[in-house]
Amino acid sequence: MQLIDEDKIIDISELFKIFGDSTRVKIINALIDSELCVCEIASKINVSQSAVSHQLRILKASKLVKYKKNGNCIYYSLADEHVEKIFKLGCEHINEL
Amino acid sequence: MQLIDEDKIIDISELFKIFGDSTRVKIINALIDSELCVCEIASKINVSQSAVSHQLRILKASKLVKYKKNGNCIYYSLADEHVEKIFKLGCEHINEL
DNA sequence: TGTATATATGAACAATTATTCATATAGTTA
DNA sequence: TAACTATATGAATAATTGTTCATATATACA
Repeated sequence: MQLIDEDKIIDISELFKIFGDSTRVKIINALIDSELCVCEIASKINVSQSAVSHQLRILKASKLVKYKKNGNCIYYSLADEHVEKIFKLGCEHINEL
Repeated sequence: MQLIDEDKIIDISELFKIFGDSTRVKIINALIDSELCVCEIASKINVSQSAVSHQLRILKASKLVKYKKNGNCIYYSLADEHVEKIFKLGCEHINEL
C-alpha cells in the first residue's frame, strides 16, 4: 500500500531535480555560510553572472532561495532549513560511499 | 570558506540527479515497503518492464538499490537507510510547501 | 542627465536523458 | 530439447535543459 500519490511523487522528483545540477548545488553550498549578492556568488563559484542568474531564477521559482534588495545589489539566501538539511544529507551519503 | 570541494559538489549533484526522475522515485517509493522483483515493480508503478529495467540499472550503478536472485526472478531492495532518509526528507519538504 | 554597475532574460545551441521497440540472455519446466 | 518467463540491453527518437551571447532593465552616483 502506497502512502504517496502520483502527483506528490512528481513534486518530489522535481524538487530533487533542482538539486541535481552542479551549478545550483554550488550556489546552495555558497549560501550556507552567508547571504551573497549575484556577483559575489558568480565570483565565488567561478560561473558567469548570466549562468548564475538563470539558475537563481530556477531556485527562486522552487522557493529554495529567498532574496532582498540592498542598494542596487540583490542578496540571496537559502529559503529555509530544509534546503540545508537536504544538501547536508546528500553530503553525508557521498561521504559514506 | 568552503568545506566542500568541487569534486564532491559534482558527486552530490549526481546523487540528487538520480532522485530527480519520477520513474526512479516511484521505484524507490515502491521499494520502501518491501523488496520486489522487476515485473512486480513494473506492474505496481505502471511503467513498462524495459523502462523499469533501464532505471534499475541506473539505481544499481549509483548503489541506491541492491538485488538478489531467487529462481529466475531478481529481487530489488533499497541499498541502505540513506536512500529512504533522503526520499523522506524530500517528502517532508513537499508536504510543508 | 549621463555613465557605470548589478541583475535579468530571450534566443540559439549543444548535450543529456528517458522511453519505446526489438531482441538478446538466461533460467525454469514440461 | 523446446517452450515459456523474467530480465537486460542497444539503437533510435523526442524532449528537456544548461550555457553563452547579446541585450534589456534598473539603480546609483557624479
